[in-house]
Amino acid sequence: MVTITDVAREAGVSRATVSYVLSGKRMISEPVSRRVREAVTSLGYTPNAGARALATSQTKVLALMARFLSDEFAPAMLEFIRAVTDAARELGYDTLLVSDENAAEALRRVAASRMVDGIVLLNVGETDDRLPILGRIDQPSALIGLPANPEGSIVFDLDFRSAGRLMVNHLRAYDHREVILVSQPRDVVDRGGAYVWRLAAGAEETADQLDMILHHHHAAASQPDVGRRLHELLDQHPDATAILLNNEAAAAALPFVLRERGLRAPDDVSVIGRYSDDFARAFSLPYTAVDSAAAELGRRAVARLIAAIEDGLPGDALQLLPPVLTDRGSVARPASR
Amino acid sequence: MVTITDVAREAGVSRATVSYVLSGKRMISEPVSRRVREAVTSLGYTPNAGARALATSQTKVLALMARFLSDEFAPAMLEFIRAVTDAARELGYDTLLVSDENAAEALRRVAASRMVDGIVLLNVGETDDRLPILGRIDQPSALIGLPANPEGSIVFDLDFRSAGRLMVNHLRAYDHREVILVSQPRDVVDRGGAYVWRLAAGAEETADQLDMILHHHHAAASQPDVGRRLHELLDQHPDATAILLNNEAAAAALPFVLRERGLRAPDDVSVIGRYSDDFARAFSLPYTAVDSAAAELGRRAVARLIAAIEDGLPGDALQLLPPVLTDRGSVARPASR
DNA sequence: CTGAAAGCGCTTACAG
DNA sequence: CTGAAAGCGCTTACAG
Repeated sequence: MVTITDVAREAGVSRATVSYVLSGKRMISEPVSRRVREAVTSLGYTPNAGARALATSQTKVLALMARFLSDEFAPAMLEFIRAVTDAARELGYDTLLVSDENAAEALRRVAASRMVDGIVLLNVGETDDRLPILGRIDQPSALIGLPANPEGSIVFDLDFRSAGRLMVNHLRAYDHREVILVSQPRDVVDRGGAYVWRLAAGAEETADQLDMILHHHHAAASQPDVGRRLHELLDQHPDATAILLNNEAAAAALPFVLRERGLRAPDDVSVIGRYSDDFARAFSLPYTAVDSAAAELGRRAVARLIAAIEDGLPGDALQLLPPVLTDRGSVARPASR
Repeated sequence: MVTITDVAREAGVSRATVSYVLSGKRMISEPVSRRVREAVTSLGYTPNAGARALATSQTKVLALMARFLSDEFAPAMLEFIRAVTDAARELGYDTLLVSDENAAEALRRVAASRMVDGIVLLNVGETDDRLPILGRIDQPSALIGLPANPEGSIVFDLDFRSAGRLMVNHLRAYDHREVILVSQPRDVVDRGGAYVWRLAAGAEETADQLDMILHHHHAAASQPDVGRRLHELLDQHPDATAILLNNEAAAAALPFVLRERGLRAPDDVSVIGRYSDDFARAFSLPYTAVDSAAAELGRRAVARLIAAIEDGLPGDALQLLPPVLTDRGSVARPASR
């Protein structure tokens, strides 16, 4: 293993000089600098990360705390993972992926051992058991998802309430008056998935204002249950002219269900969803939807987290991204009956 | 930040003693040991990972080199990521998720800086540009996927050739004589995705022996292209009585396509696939399939890698897991025509 | 059964 | 413009 001492010897300078040439934190004369750089390449030197971390108290690593829950839709999670790792790498950080069963303890362990300079929490819920740990660790953190009390934290999330309003307004613009809203499973809400009721609240609020009927239901997040559930709901509300989906699994299943009933969107029923463009592409979903903005949320959360790490920006920021509707033409005026 | 010196002072012992109490590498008298453990808890001490890595040359971190390719099906990748991180954690290792565009350089960087003790390469292809780097780094590595020359590497993969044989034999047992095989896109093969032709070779071999007709085709890995392609293939081979899928996107799309054509499996056409049980569940796929065994492959690769790290086991092992068929009843005797 | 000391490979004030 | 030296927080032979 080649160390900075080897490089110093080869270049005929001190270790300090090698370090300064590499970091650029001090002016080094061109001839010396060149000798050092040559020695670095000829020996194939790369600084030892552990030693550097010890000397600088900086690891250049972020922790990504993911949770894989059986009742949430895994592919959606992957988009966030990619968004965070890519954004981190772009800013010079590597990513430690942590998904221990016991998330709170894992968070404590990773932070206390100083393996990372900062932490990104994915899938944060209202009452998240990882949150209390955050106050006891030295590193800054950024949350994706809205906790009950976001004060004192860096928080990024989609503005789900606005999303609910936007979607119902869109339906109303096409004269829909009775709508089925299919949310994530109850478990997700109980566990603190506030986005479910935030979207629902926005939708209900607007529905009330516009004098529309909104049937709010939950559905499983796995097949085939979710498909059966969709059939049930359609049976239960024969006069509904539109479906609003806040459940990825339901969105993936709906094309099957409609086909089984011989229905087409938007001719027979209008459909509007909330999921990412990537997701839409992978599953061939032809529905108008509010993008869940994984890439954007990941990028912003990481950038803000790194600002807190490097520039000591205050660890306090709440940003709810305004929802963006991608119109795929699956909402149209209901057929007169 | 609390260090080993603080603990030593609090307990009235030397730093060495604290270290030995924690590691258990030396007998320490009960009273001393207890004082140390009390100090550790009361101060909330956790060893600094960087310092420990520097002293021991062990980071207790594995690198997971993933590649997210637009023409492969992302959800399938997530299963491998989960399998590897879970297995690593169980054995006391954290996981650095690396997915840089320039994978070879990232591999070199992560290894040379000694951020990790070992490396897991995901999605290894025949001629993988990460492979040449492996010879130049000090850490052992484990590959998931079969390279052209597996000698000198720790390699785990599904035995795709056997899988091809198994699937065709299964079809033959139900009297099918003309079969469509839908493989991953050509790009995947060109890039070195040997598993595509390995499965195809096994299938063709068995088909020849049993005097069956096998139409081998490639299909896109994204919607809606793959759906259109399936329609094409069914039009092209009206006498085929079974479909064999080695393409996750095609598997996810097939139920739509069959429905659009008014066909049912296995009444009108038999279907057999290659994908994981998780995948089948998430997408509600009702087809008999060979499990892609992500969890098992991840677990074995990590266990073997850690054995190489900790016990210095030779970095040379090739293991092709025998395929396992999950019978979901989507293969039946073809209707007589 | 325990401690003093060297060493892991870096960075960075302090001197010159 | 450059170097000698201290220090980051651990572990582990070496002594006793």
